[in-house]
Amino acid sequence: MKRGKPISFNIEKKMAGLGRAGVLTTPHGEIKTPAFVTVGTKATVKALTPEMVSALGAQVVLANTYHLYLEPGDEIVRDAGGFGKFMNWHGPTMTDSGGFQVFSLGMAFGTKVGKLAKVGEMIEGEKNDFEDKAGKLAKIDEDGVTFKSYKDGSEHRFTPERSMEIQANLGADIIFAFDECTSPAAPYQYQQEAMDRTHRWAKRSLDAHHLNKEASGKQGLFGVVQGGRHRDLREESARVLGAMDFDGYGIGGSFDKDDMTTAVGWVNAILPENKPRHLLGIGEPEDLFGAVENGCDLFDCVAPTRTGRNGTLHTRDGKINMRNAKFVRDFTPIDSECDCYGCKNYTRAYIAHLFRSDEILAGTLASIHNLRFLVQLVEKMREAIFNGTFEVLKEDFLKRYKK
RNA sequence: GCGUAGGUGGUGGAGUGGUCAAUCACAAGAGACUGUAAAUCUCUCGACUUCGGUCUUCGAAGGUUCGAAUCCUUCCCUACGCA
Repeated sequence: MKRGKPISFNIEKKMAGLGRAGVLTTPHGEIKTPAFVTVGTKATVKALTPEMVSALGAQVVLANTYHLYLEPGDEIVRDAGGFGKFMNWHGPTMTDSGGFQVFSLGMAFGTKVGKLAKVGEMIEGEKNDFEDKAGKLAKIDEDGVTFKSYKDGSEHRFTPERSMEIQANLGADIIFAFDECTSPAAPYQYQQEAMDRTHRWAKRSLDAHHLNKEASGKQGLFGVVQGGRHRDLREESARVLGAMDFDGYGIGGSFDKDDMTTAVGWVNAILPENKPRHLLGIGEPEDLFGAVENGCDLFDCVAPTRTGRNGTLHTRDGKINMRNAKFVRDFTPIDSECDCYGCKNYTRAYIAHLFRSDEILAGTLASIHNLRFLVQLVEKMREAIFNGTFEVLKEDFLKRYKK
């Protein structure tokens, strides 16, 4: 290994298949993996103070390049000392490259299309509309992506080099190569084109990062594997990017909802074993089990905070919607087995009241709970990897969770 | 007691002779959300329904009219003002 690498990864225990537990060391501390990464898109984990985030056991916060570039601006964040310091989070940090916004502000804008799709249920209209990008907020060309700000309509341009520059300013410990996150509705040929383009952008990201000695001395860069739902593309992407000198890998893009775990396994069987793998944007409990046993080390997801703010909470017995009438007089905790601040101090009835009266504390307690639920679940997975009880944990958990 | 303004769905409030089960908002009921365009969005919300419709409604009772929530009469109720 080269000296002076800003991050290092140490595998402590391997499972029978691809799964493993380890420690990822960053300039701002260690991340015990597998780990659930909290999302703080705009340099804030919505509704929570960093103290709350830390208290619930989160080890690392991931912010978003595009959002922080738009506001307050990456130079302000740089002058503040990086987004971690800016938001008063002292632990490890990551930034996403803006690649997801190519999708969310591009093809997906104004639609109900998510990055996960059941292939059988894919809407024909969405496929047919695929080439019609008019009216969307992101347009892709070989060199980069032109975005229209969702806030004021102003036009902005991202290229791999620009993303690296902005991410250097944002100052996270781990940054991502600029990629294109495709729609699951995209046809094979487009997935292939987008993947090839993402590979070229990966090389450019890497080159730009290495040219910036200061940034590459303190930030690790992860490449992002693409390829949609297709095995040959996923494997090719893993081979191509795996051969590049990244500090770790993100696995991004769209998946077949019913078979994501398998696709992750295709990729991780090829990626270099000694480097960390981050499954981007995944956070359903069953998906986390599948991803961990298939060799992923890190996950981030907006779901726990977003769905929490919208009233959906995880329990050992599945999800519940706190706005439902049946919780109005339910004086038990959200989950009696949960050790989070919300569960230790409040009842479902109280939280239901907060949601119904649109009180801001509802989103806070819900976010704490959902994040703690996932963080703790992944902590248990890590423990189970060391104990050799992963399968038991998975079966017991899912049996109850899925009822 | 007199005057004025009103009485429409759970609430507020449109409609002011035919296309009105009744705009809209809120409340309520349910659902969605996976690298945050999201403290957001979608659906339901008189009754019955084979989900195509059918029926009953606009304080009450009469009346005018081919036709009324809408016009007239009386009564009941509410708010404000004057006694």
